[in-house]
Amino acid sequence: LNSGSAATTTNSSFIQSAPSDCNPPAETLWSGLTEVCALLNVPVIQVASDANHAFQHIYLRSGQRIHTVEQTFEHLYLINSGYVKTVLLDESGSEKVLGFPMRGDLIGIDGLHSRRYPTESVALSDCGIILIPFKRVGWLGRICPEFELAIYGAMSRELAREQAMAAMLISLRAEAKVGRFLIALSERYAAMGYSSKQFTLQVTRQEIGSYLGLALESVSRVLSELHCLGFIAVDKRTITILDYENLRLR
Amino acid sequence: LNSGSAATTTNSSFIQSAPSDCNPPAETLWSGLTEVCALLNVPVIQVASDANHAFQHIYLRSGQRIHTVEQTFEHLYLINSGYVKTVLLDESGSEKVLGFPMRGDLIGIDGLHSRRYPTESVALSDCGIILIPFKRVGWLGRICPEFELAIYGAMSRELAREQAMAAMLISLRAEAKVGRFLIALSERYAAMGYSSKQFTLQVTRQEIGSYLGLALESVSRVLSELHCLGFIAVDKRTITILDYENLRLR
DNA sequence: CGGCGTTTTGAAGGGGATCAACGCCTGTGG
DNA sequence: CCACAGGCGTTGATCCCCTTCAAAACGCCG
Repeated sequence: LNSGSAATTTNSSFIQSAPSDCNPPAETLWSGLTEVCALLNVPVIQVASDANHAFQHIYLRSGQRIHTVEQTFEHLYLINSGYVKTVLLDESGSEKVLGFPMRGDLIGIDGLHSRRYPTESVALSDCGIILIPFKRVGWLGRICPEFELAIYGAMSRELAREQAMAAMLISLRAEAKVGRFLIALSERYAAMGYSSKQFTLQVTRQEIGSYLGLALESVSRVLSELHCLGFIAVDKRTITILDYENLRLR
Repeated sequence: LNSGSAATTTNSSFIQSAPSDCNPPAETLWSGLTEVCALLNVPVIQVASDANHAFQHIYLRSGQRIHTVEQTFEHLYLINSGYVKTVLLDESGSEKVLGFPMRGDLIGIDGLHSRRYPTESVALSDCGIILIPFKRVGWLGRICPEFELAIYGAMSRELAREQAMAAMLISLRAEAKVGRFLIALSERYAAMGYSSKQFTLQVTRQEIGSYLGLALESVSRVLSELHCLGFIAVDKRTITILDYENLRLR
């Protein structure tokens, strides 16, 4: 499972290892359909059978890879805790950030079609990930139609979100890009039950810039500018949203 | 079925009508699973049952809408013939082109999650579309696992393509955007069995620009420039690719 | 303390948007 | 038949937003 990995990042990154090698939570947890459906934000259905505890948890340290480019597609990964970035490596080897999935997001779908992941997902913090072996998805779908719908729904949600982001990123100015990025983050934190007013970025200006199609200096400049305008407060990587409406209208 | 439609485009656009109202091919065609799987580019499996001829065809004239924003999600649409644009309408009412799906592409997936389509798909030419009622997808998946895989595969393909396009569109210069757009078109035409060297754009410069995140003038300028460099020939909307390699390297 | 990665801020340059004018083609109506 | 209008495409001139290059402050960890 994921034995080969290119350690080309600047900061410390480790080969993903079997769960038993991870010290912090050494014991392996298992989740059932009910928990998985809840995470996917889909009507929870009690399944009669012994399909509970069918999904293995793995734990990753910050910097470890969930899956790498060209790795054989095998699982879908459902994020239970922690923060992740998904990147695409272009021909010159530099990485373009595609998104920052977090709790409740399903990643790895893009590898199904070609049976290999075209992207790479890296843990930005310690992470708890639920493995969903794709081979079992069809089988589970037959047992539990609600699960099938949950998977379809998650894929649809991902596609719609990707489309909306792409549209926004292409047509907006730098100020607006950063503004909407912060608002989107705020809403995601709110949906997870955290504060929507204040949160901590898990990423560098460089990574935000790569995601938004901006130079890291531009990200820094826009954050300073929004701070001067009184729309946000910036303290290192902690952002406080002070004027939601004006931020949205940028 | 799709009775309401906002006729706000500048050129003639019509309300989508029932197939029986369409004069050119007045008779309704039906496709079976085999044909649908072939279109989806998935290993074709002969299904034993009477599930053949389970999918209705509809025909649209150029300018008609396949589905509109906010319309209740009901079908997936598989393009059998013709050209389509999918657009997102922003708050100001102006449209942002998300893609140009064509034969073999599955559209409408993005409406599943919220049960309403967030986007609008417009026929750019006369089109033949196969309706796939989503209610029947789960049922068919149980009858024919290959069909289920085909749907999953199509969704995955769509997501991966969307990701790759978004990454490219954000980080490249105008020249490179147009170059890659033409190459992508060329490959799609090749996959459909048409010439990859010469083809006709079904879209205006305006629509290309919206898709690529460029002003229509920039699209025109780049096309002229690529023409001067001898990489392509441009005659109105007919493009001939003369130097594939140099075009790719832009 | 000293090195490194991150972040901030400044100055200069370029690429694309914007505004504007003109040619081309199609469809329309006198 | 021809004039005219309107959409589409091309090309030019100007401006400005963002990138790039550069330097320095900051925080972190050895």
